[in-house]
Amino acid sequence: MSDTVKPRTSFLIEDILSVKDSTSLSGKSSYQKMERCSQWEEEESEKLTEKLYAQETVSGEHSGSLETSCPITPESSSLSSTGKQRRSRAAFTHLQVLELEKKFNHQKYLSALERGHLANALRLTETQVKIWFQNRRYKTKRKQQTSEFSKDGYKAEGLQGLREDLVRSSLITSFCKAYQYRPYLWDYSGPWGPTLW
DNA sequence: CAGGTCAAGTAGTACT
DNA sequence: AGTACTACTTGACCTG
Repeated sequence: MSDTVKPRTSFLIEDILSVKDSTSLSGKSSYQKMERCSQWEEEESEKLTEKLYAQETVSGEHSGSLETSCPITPESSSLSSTGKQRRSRAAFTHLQVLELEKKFNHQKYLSALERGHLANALRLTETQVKIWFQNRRYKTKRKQQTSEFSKDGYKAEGLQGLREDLVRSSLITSFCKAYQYRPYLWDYSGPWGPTLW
């Protein structure tokens, strides 16, 4: 296998289109906007990283935060009452998801080498990273399809500006959604409070 | 308890 | 044949 991952042509075209569209705000000069958007996202994620490091260090609750809450090991999988092997669902840590999101923002596909490095850095298996990126791409595409579906509605109601804001805050939104189950980790009094969105 | 989200499972497909 | 992809499903887990 080569190090450069080449997705199937049909999907590549779809993804290029989806990337372009998901970041284009109104069709005009979409690439400039995309550039600005990713730059903004990069800055925001840097801040987010700092904040998360600070929080997780202070709380001590998530020491070794690069470890998933439920590591995939043969020993860790328990048996259900029916005797069947219970499926485990690893919950990635904030930092793991943040780094994955950052990487995903930068590139939608990873080479085997890049995947290995990322997996190592995040203390995940290459399979976990691969599955995460697969799911992430599918999620992005689905999201885009649903937004395409409601696009006409937005146009009709003159809510294009609102749409821009929604697109612009995609990184934070997706990250917050990923952690909706652990709201206690968010400091709502600080600059990262709800006022931001 | 219904409904949503997420990581992992599955089926089908394309590429080398 | 082996691998990675998409599209969809499953099962665990969380919130309101």
